[in-house]
Amino acid sequence: MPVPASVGLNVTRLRNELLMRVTETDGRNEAGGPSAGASERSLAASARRAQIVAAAIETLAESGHGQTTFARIKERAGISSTRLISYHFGTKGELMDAVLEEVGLRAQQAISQRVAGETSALGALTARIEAQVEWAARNPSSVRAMAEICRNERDAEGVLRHGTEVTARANVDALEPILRAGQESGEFRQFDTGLMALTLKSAIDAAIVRMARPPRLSLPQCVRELTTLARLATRREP
Amino acid sequence: MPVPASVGLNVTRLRNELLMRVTETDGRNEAGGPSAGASERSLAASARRAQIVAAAIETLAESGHGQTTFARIKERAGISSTRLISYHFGTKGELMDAVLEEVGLRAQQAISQRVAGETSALGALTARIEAQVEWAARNPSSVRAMAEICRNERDAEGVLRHGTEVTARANVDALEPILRAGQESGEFRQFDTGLMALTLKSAIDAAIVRMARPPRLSLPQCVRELTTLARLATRREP
Amino acid sequence: MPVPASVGLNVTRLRNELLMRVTETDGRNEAGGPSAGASERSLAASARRAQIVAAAIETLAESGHGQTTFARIKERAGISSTRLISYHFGTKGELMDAVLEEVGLRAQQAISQRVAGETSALGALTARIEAQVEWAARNPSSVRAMAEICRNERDAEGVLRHGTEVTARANVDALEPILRAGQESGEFRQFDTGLMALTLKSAIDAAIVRMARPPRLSLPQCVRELTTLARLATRREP
Amino acid sequence: MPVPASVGLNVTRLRNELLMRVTETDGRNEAGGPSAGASERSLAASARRAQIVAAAIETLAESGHGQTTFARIKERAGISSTRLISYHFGTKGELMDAVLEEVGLRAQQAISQRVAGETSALGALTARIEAQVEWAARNPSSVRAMAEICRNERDAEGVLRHGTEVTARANVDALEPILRAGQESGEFRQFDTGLMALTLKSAIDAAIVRMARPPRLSLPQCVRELTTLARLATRREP
DNA sequence: CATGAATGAGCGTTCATTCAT
DNA sequence: CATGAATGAACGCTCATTCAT
Repeated sequence: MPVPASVGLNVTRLRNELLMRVTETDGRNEAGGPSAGASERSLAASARRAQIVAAAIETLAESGHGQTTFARIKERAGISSTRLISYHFGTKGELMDAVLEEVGLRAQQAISQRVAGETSALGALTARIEAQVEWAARNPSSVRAMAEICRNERDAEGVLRHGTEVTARANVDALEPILRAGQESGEFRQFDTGLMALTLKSAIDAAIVRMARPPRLSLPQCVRELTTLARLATRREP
Repeated sequence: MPVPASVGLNVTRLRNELLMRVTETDGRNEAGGPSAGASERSLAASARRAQIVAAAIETLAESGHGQTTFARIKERAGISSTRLISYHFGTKGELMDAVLEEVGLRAQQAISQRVAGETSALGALTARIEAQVEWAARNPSSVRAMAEICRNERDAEGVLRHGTEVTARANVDALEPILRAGQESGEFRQFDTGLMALTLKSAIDAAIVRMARPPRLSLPQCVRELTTLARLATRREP
Repeated sequence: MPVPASVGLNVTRLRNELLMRVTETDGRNEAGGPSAGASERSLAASARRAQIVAAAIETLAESGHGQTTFARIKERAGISSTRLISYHFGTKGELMDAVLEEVGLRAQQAISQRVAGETSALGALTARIEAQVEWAARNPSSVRAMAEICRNERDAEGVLRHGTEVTARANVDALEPILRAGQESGEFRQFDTGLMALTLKSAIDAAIVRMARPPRLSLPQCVRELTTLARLATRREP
Repeated sequence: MPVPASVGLNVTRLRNELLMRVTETDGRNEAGGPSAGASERSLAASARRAQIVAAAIETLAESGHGQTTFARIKERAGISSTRLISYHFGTKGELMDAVLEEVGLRAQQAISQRVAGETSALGALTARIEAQVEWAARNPSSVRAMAEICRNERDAEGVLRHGTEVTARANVDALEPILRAGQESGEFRQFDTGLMALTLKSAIDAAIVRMARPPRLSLPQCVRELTTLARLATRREP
């Protein structure tokens, strides 16, 4: 059974959108910051940006979005002034976008290579669940930071700027085609693919929580429970 | 098969905890507000409190925790001064506690009566899922407000004051005994009850989202998908 | 050598002034309080007033004028609402006046009986120093409360309402005639009586501080040092 | 008779303490102000700080500690926003510390050079009294500001942060060694040096008050009265 | 005699951002 | 590339006081 090629994370698309947004807003960066897009950024500037993004991730994960202020990030990054942040990123929103891009990109790189080569729908589903839960388990700060941003970042009118989490959406987008393909090939039973994809995504998130709560579940145990659940919930009634 | 009596929502316990906390802190209500607990509150005061809590819920749901300021609540409640809020609730934290108590109480009243009388584990599970998803679907602001508080309210040291959502915890607490009873009676297969409870709870939340997203799923459809999934995921392998 | 009759503390005069002020302002006590002066106050009201004044004194002494709020006084007095304070005293300023009156009256009663019957200027001076330092040592809260009020209470224009402390003024007023009489009778040398009176008053206050600081000075030691100093500083050069 | 070298004002030590405190707390200057200690402050920043400190001194002297708010200081300094104050000083407490340091430093510079070269205990005592009373008479605002801070500034627990005035302590510390040296050399009689030092300090303060009160005492008169009093109170009985 | 409800003004502090070099 | 200086707006909270019974 052929699995659609579009199964990969769509982080690349998201990244391009973000870059375009950044480029668009460069015109109003009146305070005098770096004027170019990512491609023509100097080495030093890139390093500073990475340093600040890393500090932002840790702050978000530990203190939450509401407490993630320029002052706290400054402190954690060990830089001299909050001015450096607005210098490199313009506004807070753009910094948050940069965090999202960074995290999404790293997640994509880690996950995409794990899911190649599966031919059955169940195999693809299982591999993807495995890859996602493992990455999440190993990058809790990134997961938490992403969630904080997506659930709290709003535009001037008060609307959430990232309706659902970026990788969440990407992951759901990645899961749904697999589910649809499985239904078409007769491997899976009939169900609402959108809801099932959401549920599996939520189950993965729940597993992360479950692993941290006593009595702790080990990563392999967790993966086994999840893949079993996915198999039972999707397979054709015998 | 007898389902444990403790299946009911434990909101009562949570409420008592909150009340105790409120009572304990009465001593530091230095700004001069009503000093009594809920039991000895006057009619006018109760009405004002309800009015403010309602405004807080709407504000939380619409604008998020970060934008839920006394000023916004004041405006939405149509009261004359933010002082009225701190007069009746002391601090913002205590207002948030009051919101949580109010929402939890209303949810409990609505749900508990729906799940009585079920004798089989699957029946109890199905009834509870049905009741919870329906209540959530009909009280989206309350659900959203609760989530905003639980995910963002922190104490002075930066620790989340409500680790998991109150009804979330209550719901998970309510689901797990059913699952355990089902396993003991042989009605359910073996799985980690903690993770399964979390997953089902997450699936319910996902369903709320799914209903709001086009192409929309109707409430009955949603309930059917969820109960089917629960049945398949838990039943003994044939 | 006859000592002027006016040596006694003039607290009576101060009290009358305060009472007049209270009486004058009764007309604008719009919130509905007791309408009469001290003479026609009921027993219960007097008790309440005393209770509140006592709490105010303790609060002033412990926390200072800036932290002496109606809320704190309420707490310490164990009453139900700050409303009781404004009910009995009208404004904060009038409460402070009541504190001053109470403390001044008690001081006068304690001191005046100790200094009767002295015939020489040095005897009168010594007796008064003794009486004052002893009273202060035994009523530290009252001393402190009085100082807090006199140094910090201001009227609407920002002017201190009690230029020097009431008993301070009273004490200085009481000391100066003794000094003047001593100079006229030739018992004392020539000096500025105003400055000397102030200095002796300050020395008494300093002694209070000195007794509390290690290595502690006992009360009798303290009195001896002070009276010796007064004798040496005032006596006619041999 | 050799007077101990340590007679000089210990303002230097106090200044270092304050600087250390400032340096320690730099970490929590979260609002984004100048982060450096006094030594590495820019010219513009130093000027602004001086301007604000001067306005704070005048406000403290005129309106008292309780009325010394950022808004009042802003107005008197003629600056655009209260934010400028917290920008340069962080918190109100640190501004108060800066006032204390500034005043103490200026007092030290003015006084210390006046008391050098005295060889007898009485000479040193007289010179110091003269210098102190003159400085105080010429800097009434500074004296008053210092007193307001020391009597009213409290930490979070309500404890006075500057138990005795900085220069008061320094002055008392400066007086006591002179007194002790005079006793050891036989120049002075026996008395409690701690109490005598306190008393002389108090007498100096009293003199400031006396000069402002009609019938006014002139500065030279005042100095003469004080030095006479000190001589008579300390000299060996003939 | 006592209380409940309400209130406007003001507090110090923190926010992200902009204007200068 | 980096920094220093400045800023208006908003925050939660506390103040003494007044209007009702």
